[in-house]
Amino acid sequence: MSKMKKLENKRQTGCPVTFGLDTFGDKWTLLIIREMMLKGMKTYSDFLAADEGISTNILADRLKHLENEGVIEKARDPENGRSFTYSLTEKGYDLAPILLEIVTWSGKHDHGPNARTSVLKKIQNDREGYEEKLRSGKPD
Amino acid sequence: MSKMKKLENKRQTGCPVTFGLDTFGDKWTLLIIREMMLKGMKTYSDFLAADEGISTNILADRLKHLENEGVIEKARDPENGRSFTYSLTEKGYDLAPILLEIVTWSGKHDHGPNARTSVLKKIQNDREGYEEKLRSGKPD
DNA sequence: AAAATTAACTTGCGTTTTACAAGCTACACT
DNA sequence: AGTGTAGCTTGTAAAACGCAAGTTAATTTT
Repeated sequence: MSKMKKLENKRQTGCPVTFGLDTFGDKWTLLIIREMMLKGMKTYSDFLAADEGISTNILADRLKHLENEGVIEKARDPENGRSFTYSLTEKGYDLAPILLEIVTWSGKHDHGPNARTSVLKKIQNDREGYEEKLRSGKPD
Repeated sequence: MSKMKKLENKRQTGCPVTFGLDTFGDKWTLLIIREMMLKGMKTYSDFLAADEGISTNILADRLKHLENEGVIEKARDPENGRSFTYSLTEKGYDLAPILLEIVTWSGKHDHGPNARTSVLKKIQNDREGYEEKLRSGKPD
């Protein structure tokens, strides 16, 4: 009775922006999506090892949330009996345009010295092709 | 010394997704942007009156953050001496594609009874024209 | 000119969420 | 049987949030 607040918290205002944010409008959530969509990461420990250092309880919570929302799916890892794989559903892959627009925005506005542009270049070079490649599950 | 954590918290990983989320990756932040960009709202009390019911201290904090990030600008209201207007900078208007992709995503995936589609229709009807209209500052 | 009103916050405080560390459990390999 | 690995759960202190009330400055009303 203590957890699972997110789901009950769904603000049913009918606003599409609110609807989206209630699903993925959380820093960690979109970073998990990034790991999966752009970097092809699949396992719990993959996500834990991400640059930003998400804490383990938050990760567990967000994965559960995304699964409940139908954005990702959990399955046993066929190649490693003690592991699970998380993968994006169609609903999850449909977030690609949002992610790519964020990358584009940052490409324009991040003037820091270590801003990375590899994904941006792929978008600029062949956006449709890149998005298809993402949906294929093999970003690189 | 108690506030202003957000700014110091900027995770300089160089990742564009992280960069974006550190600027606007917060539920309330994007809702404020929505009020400004899609609804033409301009004042503190406008934002306070938004459907979702943001609390006043959080609103003040987010406005300050967005101003510091150069996404919005604050100015005296020429029509009301005791009011201020907040408006989007170019950096702020550049968030339009992200917002529109969120609306598009929700349009596809929100099957609730009171999902609103007015903005979605405008996007589907004439996306470029609509985006220009948003940038003009007069969404309706 | 004084009093009331409005707009934009700020402050205090109890509750919730987060971060960090440690512990636990199921499976697998040896 | 013992050790290691993957995926969590639990405990707890710190941070963020939500709500109500208070403050300040610029009108408007009386």
